[in-house]
Parts: sequence; structure tokens; C-alpha cells
Amino acid sequence: MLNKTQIRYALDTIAEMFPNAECELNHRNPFDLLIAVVLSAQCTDALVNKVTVKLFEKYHTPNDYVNVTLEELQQDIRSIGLYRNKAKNIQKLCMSLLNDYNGEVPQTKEDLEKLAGVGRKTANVVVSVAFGEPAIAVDTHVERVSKRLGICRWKDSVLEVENTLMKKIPKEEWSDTHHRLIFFGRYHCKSKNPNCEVCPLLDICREGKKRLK
DNA sequence: AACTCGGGGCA
DNA sequence: TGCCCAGAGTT
Repeated sequence: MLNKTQIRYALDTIAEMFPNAECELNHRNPFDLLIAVVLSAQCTDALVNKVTVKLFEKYHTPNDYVNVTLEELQQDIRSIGLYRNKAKNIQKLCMSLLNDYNGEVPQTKEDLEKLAGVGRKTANVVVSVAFGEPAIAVDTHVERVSKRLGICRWKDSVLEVENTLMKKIPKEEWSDTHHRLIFFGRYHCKSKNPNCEVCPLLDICREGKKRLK
């Protein structure tokens, strides 16, 4: 396991590698962001952006999504995987916003997680990106990178990874760190080809040293 | 903890 | 072709 000094070094190095790391999803307001993040599950952000360009020209409010048939909404997001369930969830989610939140996006993780299609990861991204609240959303990249480097344990659950990261990283750095770890995982420490041979973190990385042996 | 949903992108 | 992708819900 990495100590505090090593974690500090790792985060600073990753920050230098990806100085402009931020949310890549196409969004102009909390509502559009919420829709985009729900759509992004198990699917690349590039594909989501391609779909939401047209989607957000047609749909602007929760009412717009519930005033079309399920079939029509499904057609409009058809090129995204899991589109049938996602369309259902989005209509359910919009009904909840209209009934329980006056058509607005709730600003707490607890309320967000009650919405259809919104889990812990999505809720974290929304409060962080849309409302500026410190949060670390643990997706596949964050989980893989944290475990490889040795910031957390291999056997940790997603929730344990999140708690460990929050404990070991200053709160004011949570949101930036979240995006940086994602970029690091997506473009460098990839699931298949981690690029260990050119990695500046090889000295401290538990998995990297094992792989190059 | 394991399983399922799923079309598009990329090798 | 085969494998993977800024997960969530169910069993």
C-alpha cells in the first residue's frame, strides 16, 4: 500500500500528465448533465456526446421527455447501448423530477440516488460537476488505477475504494483528482495495455513492477 | 457477489 | 469476429 508521501507524488505526477482533465460530457446545465451521465453507463463519452448533440436540441426540460412515447425516445437514443432501459429510466426519472422536485435537479447525493437509472457514481458526478460539491465518483477507471497503484486494496469494493480515496486525499482536491484519475486510466493506465514501460509512476506502482518483471 | 443489459468502436 | 466501454438493477 502507498503511504501519504507516495500518494501525493502520484497525484502530482498525474496532474502534470493531464493538466486539463475535466468532464468531457456535453452539457450546459444540471439537467442536461444528469441525462448525459445516465446515458454514459457502459458506453464511451464520445458516443454519448454524438447522441446528445441532437438530443438536447429536441429535449430541454423533464416535460419534453415525458411528453413523447417511450418508443420515440428509444429511437432518439438508439445508437447507445442499453438504450431501451435507459429510455425507460429517463422517463421515470423525469416524472420524479416533476412530481417531487418541481422539475428541478435535486442537489444532494441522497435524493439523486433515488432517481431511476442513477446510482452512486452518477450522483457523485452530478453533484461534483453541476453543483461544485467535492466528490469522488468511482468508475472502472478510478477503481482499476487505485488498485494497481496501491492507493487501496485489490479486494476493496467500489464503496470501500471511494471511502479510502476520500480519507487519503484532501477534500478540496476530490473533484480534480477524480477527473485526473479517469484520464490517467483512460489514456495511459489502460485496462489492457497499461503502458508500464513508459510510466513515470513505475517506481511506486505495485502492479507496474510486477508486470515488468 | 454474480448476472444481465447492448450497440458502437476498435484491433 | 471478439472484446471493451465515465454502471445500475435484480437475484
